[in-house]
Amino acid sequence: MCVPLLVLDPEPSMATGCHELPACWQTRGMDHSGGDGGRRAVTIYDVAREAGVATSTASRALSNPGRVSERTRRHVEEVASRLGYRANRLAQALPSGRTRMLGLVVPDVTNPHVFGLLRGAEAQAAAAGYTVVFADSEERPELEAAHVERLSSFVDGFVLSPRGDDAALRALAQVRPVVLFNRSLAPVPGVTFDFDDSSRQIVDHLVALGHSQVAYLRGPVTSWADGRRRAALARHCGVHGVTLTELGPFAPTLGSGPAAADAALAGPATAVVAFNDLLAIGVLQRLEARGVSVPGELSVVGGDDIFGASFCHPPLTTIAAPTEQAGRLLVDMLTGRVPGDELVLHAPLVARGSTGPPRV
Amino acid sequence: MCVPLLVLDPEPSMATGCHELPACWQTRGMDHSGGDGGRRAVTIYDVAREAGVATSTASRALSNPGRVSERTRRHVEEVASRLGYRANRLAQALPSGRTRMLGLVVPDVTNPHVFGLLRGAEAQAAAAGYTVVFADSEERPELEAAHVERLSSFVDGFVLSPRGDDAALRALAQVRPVVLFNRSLAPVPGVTFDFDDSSRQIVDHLVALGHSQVAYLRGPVTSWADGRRRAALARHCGVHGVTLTELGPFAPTLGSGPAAADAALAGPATAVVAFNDLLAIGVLQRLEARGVSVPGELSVVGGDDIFGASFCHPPLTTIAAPTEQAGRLLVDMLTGRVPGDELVLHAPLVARGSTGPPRV
DNA sequence: TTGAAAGCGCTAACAG
DNA sequence: CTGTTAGCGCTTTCAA
Repeated sequence: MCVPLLVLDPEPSMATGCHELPACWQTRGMDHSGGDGGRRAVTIYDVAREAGVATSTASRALSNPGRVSERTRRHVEEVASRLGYRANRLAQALPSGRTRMLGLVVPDVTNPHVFGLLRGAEAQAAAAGYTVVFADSEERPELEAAHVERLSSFVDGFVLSPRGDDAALRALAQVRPVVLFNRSLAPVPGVTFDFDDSSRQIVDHLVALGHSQVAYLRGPVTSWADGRRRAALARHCGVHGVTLTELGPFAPTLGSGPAAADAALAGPATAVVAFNDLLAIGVLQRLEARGVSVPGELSVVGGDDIFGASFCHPPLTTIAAPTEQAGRLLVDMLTGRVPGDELVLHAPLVARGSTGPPRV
Repeated sequence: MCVPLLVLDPEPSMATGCHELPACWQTRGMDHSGGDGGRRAVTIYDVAREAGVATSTASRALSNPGRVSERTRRHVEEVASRLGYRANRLAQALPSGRTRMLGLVVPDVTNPHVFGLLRGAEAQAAAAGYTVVFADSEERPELEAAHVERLSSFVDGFVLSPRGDDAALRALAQVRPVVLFNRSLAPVPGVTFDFDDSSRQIVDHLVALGHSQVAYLRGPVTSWADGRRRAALARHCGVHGVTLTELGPFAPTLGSGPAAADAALAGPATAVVAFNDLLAIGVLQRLEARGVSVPGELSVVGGDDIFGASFCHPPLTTIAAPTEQAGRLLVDMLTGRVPGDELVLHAPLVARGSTGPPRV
């Protein structure tokens, strides 16, 4: 029943650049329901004619009931469904320019860090009658800009977890209403986390355990959060007389773990703070492979409490940022439930097994 | 500098149902670039007038260069950029009905199982000059249908990881070109995995280790894959004289782990096969909490080799489905690089620490 | 309550 | 090479 097939070249073809949907799909304006094939899609004109009313009446009956008699409404609806009418949303949106859709562009949809953002934004958008579409900028500023550009006419606003530089973002914010996740850039509204306080919590925790040599594993230079964490960490380490070394930058992925771990082991640090959990878990894997005990020989701290942080080995001490709440608030700002402003959310430390006293 | 703020009610408001973007955002047709505020967006008519050419010439200069003199093209482009012209994609797409966007609807964007699908689809789409937008159906058939309905005019086709029933899906496939991930439903094209063979590999593996009592932890009843796995597992267990018990159905989430683990422990099984890795990892966590040793007292097998399967504790034995390849192929089908058909991909077993000989 | 007609912004014949 | 003129499908004044 299931016959494994050969697989056609799996590499993305860069050859032609642009393809068209094949002939069998060339069904714009076509009636897919079979029948005598090749008919054009049914429009509101067809419905109106068939129902014996004006198009304006048909339009009202379908999308503005109450401004038309009950009898007419019923009749038009009956005809519409009999004909299999579906409104063309493109045409529908053209006059008003509004689609009730929101665009959410993140640097990496597959980074569990953004899960809360996706969920929160979607929930709140649904509650406000909006639909959310996601796009992935793959950590590339140009792709982020391209997505905003391509989607701009199709959505009423954007939630961005931005990678572009300040100027680029300000430009994007001209195109459409924009709110920012994890980036402060007045006057564009946004939600950020209290990095200063979470860094303080980390340093306090490590100092309490007896550490005095800490390394920070840097994230992408395009990350605003990375800059904030570095600065805050440096300040609080200074307060406690803790030596802070900076390593990296590293890509914020599992795959960077080995390089980051090796760099940390080459130095004097007894504890490392990673830009994010992905990097931290990658470090953990490398340390296990090299037979380095955690937290005995090295304590490890993450940055965003992602899926996996609680069940990796050992479970990761990290910062639990309320990303879902951030997602909800961002959509609230976009839809006007909350004044578009600069919101800072508190993010608590979650101590787990990856941190402990240094073995002397 | 960072002032933690109070947080406004975080619950989604169900009250009004529909909000409008606030007045400050009511910028359709507005020029965001400041200036004397309240101007309408610049259209191609403005560009044409300012450049002293016909709109058709302006249009050609901008989107069909080569059918216009170099001098004119340059001039029009200069004027367009000076005026800050941006094409209205809605209007642009209306005549042709084509947007070069593809919709990808999955039951749960935050399930790592779909990561490969997202990545593969996006890569191949980009190579073919398409943009992918994602939507989340939250495992709900109605929401899946609603998304297809809302997006249908905005995309040229859909990749669906479907939850709706056969009839519903056939109906969706009428609306727009559709290809299916992990679901066989002729004549709608799709890519599935060879469940029969992967189930055989699982049973062979467990039999080789000495197991003769196996439990299957079921997934959602709406999942086609669940049905296939159950049937295949039953067949291969039969061949080897292994007793197979079915438990569930369970939601395919970490959170269902405890219930599933407890159910398994209540029976005679020495090995459990979970619908997916999320469920399997949840089971692992519960077993650890209850002090049950894995694989000594119970072997655990997952289903899709998600992010986390390799670093949970113990690492999970599972099936490594080539989801990224599936994503690429699905987009190829949609864009016509590959004939729209039924493709079945081979999915190998990855044996890790969660399976071993039963302790007698 | 309903109808006629004017756009929304852009592209694509069809002439010139 | 460029201008004129119809639409694409729908909503929405403005009258009746």
